[in-house]
Amino acid sequence: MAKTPVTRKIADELRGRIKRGELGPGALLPSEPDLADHHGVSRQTARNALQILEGDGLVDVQRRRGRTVRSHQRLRWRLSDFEHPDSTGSSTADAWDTDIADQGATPSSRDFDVQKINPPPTVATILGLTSDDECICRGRVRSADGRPVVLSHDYFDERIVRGTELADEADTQREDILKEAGYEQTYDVDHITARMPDPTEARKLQLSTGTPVIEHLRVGYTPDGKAVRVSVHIVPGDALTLEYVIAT
Amino acid sequence: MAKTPVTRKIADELRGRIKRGELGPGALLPSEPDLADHHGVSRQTARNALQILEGDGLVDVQRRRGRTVRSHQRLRWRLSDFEHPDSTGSSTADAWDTDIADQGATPSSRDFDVQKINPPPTVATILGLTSDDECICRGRVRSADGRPVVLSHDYFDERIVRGTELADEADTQREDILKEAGYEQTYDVDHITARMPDPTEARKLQLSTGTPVIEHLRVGYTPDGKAVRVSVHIVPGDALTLEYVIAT
DNA sequence: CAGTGGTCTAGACCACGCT
DNA sequence: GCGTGGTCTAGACCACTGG
Repeated sequence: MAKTPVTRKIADELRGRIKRGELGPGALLPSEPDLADHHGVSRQTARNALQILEGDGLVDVQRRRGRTVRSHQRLRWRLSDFEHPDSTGSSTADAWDTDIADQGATPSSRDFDVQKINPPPTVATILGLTSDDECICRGRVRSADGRPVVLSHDYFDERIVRGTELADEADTQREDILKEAGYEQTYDVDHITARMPDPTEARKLQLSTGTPVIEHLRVGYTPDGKAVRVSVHIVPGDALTLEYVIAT
Repeated sequence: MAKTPVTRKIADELRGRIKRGELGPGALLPSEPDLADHHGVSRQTARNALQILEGDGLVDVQRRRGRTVRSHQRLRWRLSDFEHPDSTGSSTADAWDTDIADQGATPSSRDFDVQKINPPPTVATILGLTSDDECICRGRVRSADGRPVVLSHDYFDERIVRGTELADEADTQREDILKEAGYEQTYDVDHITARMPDPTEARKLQLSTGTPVIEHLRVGYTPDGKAVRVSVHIVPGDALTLEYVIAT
């Protein structure tokens, strides 16, 4: 019956030792030659077994040291109740900062960037634009303890935010700019999916193999149901836990 | 400068053709020998390139046919506003069914199962139990169009639900059982992370390599902040989009 | 039944970074 | 320097399945 490949058997044995805690976070796995000798297989076979575990996100690879068991403690990111505090309260950016700081980590932000571009297909559909229209894209990378944990892009119809601070090439914390432009946001819809990162995302977020990302889309609507803002957040799956509080 | 491995170059070339739509969903990729010949490399190298794309969840493998470009259309799963309708409304299970049906898919459920077990560590911590306490675990697999899309487990403190329908080995649609037991749920907290599936999950959800899962934890609380219910949902990243509506 | 992917071997050379 | 992983080759046998 069990004609499972040797490579899988080796991988599963190691996986078991990791899950049972026999090999705790940070523990060193056998090297490729060691593993090969111990099981009487070629180095490639041992290597393939180890790479299965990499693909499953269970181990880190460090040159010269070998492979170690990955630890996964995640920071929390509150996405309801605290994301949009009342008018004069702290802004979104501040909320992020304080939320991360409350968890004992050091928040930072870099690569802030504002562009006028043609909207990507997904965004165009949501905002009711064509691929020839223009939109304002405000991007940034948010980090915790020096590690990038969110890749954010906010998209707006260029005709709506023209002349406002949102079209400026400068950061802003104010949340009521759209309202002043006559487009008050009254509710959001969040869309959450998981997928593997593309190479660009993997690089910007410093992801190792076997780490998926959460794609978090937040669409802001006016009272009459017009979408006026699309926020795209790419989050390493091993960095954050998204959190929603729901009254029932 | 560019000392990128041949294997990556080949993978990136194919990735580009996929992203540009040159190779649309369902399109057949070159076979391993073809790719090897065309690039003047060994079959293993061509194979490794193709497996990078598999790891990125971009292609499906079909025996004898070859590798095809994967298509990803996702169903929507509403997790707020509609998940907990008022008392006499439709139940959670029904809400799922109608929600999926509304999207033109056929919902089904199987492998319903009730067990009395020691709680897994995560659940034990949340419910305030030790690993020696007992809890009731109610599991099921939900499918759409025959494909499993949610692996669900509900956990309750055994002492709380003892004697209620929740401890019975039968399905139930009623939502107010906990309330009758004196533990009314008034709010939920959802925790969402992404990770690679373990082999058991991959099997039950029929996942191909390169498909991450969303781990969705919903914790139900009583008015005084006691956690009385933990729902764990494992969702293939390419099957569903979680959706939250948030009033601001 | 031909051609696909799945698996495995035995060997080679390289880049890198601790010791 | 030496052992780690990173890459690549040339060849082999197998299981499966669509044409």
